[in-house]
Amino acid sequence: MSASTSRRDELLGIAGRLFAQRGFKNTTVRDIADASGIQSGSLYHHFDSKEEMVDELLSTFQTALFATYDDIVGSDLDVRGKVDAVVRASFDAIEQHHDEVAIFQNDAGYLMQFDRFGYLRGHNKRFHEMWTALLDEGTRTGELRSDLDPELTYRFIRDTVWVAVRWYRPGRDHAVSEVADQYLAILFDGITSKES
Amino acid sequence: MSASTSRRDELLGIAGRLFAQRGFKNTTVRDIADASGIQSGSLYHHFDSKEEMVDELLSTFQTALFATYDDIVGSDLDVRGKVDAVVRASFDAIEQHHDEVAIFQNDAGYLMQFDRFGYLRGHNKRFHEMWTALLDEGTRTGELRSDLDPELTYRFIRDTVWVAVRWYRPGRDHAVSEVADQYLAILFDGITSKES
DNA sequence: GTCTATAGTTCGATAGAC
DNA sequence: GTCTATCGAACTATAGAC
Repeated sequence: MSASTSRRDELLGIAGRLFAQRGFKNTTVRDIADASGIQSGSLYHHFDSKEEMVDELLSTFQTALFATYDDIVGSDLDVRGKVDAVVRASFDAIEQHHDEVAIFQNDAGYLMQFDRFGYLRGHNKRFHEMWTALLDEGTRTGELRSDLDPELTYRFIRDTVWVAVRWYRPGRDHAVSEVADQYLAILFDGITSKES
Repeated sequence: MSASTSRRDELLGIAGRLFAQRGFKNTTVRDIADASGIQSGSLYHHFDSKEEMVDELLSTFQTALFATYDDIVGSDLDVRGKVDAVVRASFDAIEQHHDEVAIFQNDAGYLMQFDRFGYLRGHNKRFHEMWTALLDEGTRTGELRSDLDPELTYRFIRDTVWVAVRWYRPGRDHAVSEVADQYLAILFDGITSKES
């Protein structure tokens, strides 16, 4: 933590780590306080509720992520280049904002039932529209196969990329760029050997 | 429910549905009792604890699933045929035992920390060994690309197949065999169009 | 900014009647 | 096999001192 990191952000980071590891519902306010070296009541000097903590973590992260996506989709890359860039941006997010991605993957379904987290639905919709537009453009330009169901292909890509947060740990096994290389190799060309 | 279904199995099915929908920790014994039309105390005539319910659901399912896998791996199919069959068997499991698969996907990480669910670790290990042996055989026979990291390829296949339980609903959109067709098409050959 | 103390709620599980 | 009634523990959040 840098010297300029506020106490609030420091506590938020500790809470995020625990939410990611054990799930939001399964992490108690006392767990967060213990990990922070303070009493549970003291947390309420910084936050109104446990929900506010996870809300701030998710909304801050998602706002930044979609700005990155918008840049890529608005660029002059071809479809393959855009798919490549979006996938790599997603793996980068797993590396740099691991806790936030893990929380979204594990707890978004639970959180979305509350009004406070309605924006998660909106972000899912945007993400879906971005990908289906990209895949649709790819089949029109002839870069992508036209015999695949766009909806299933979207789910395939989405799941494959984000679920990696379950096992990827920064600084272990592979660099995140290597993981992205391999995933894109399979996604674009498959696992069978080609003799041409 | 058939007439021969025991009351215990009936309650187990109701509990499994709720565990799959809301998560194990987030489903209360009172939720299960309400959905069953009885009082929470009455559940303890059939089960010693909430943990026993999820234990029986997972262990019964996994035992059957691994018997199916063993048959496929022990067959005389070539590697591509075995990969095809294992993936299809997994999608069939998502269709026929949706709740059990969903519980495993969402809560296995939490449950594995308890001694009672240590067998989940053993099953994960067996699954990992089955897949890496299969992929290794495929690169030796020349059926599969040799430039991919076997460990990453394993994770790619595993995640892609099982995560479908998050969105697949039996009798909606696509038959499960169609989903398997599309997933295998991408897995084997990728999403780019090939001009030969 | 953190402490102590606790209110108010909900949880898993038990005991005994029917 | 289900009921009523309840225990003891754990939870989120609050109040007020320092």
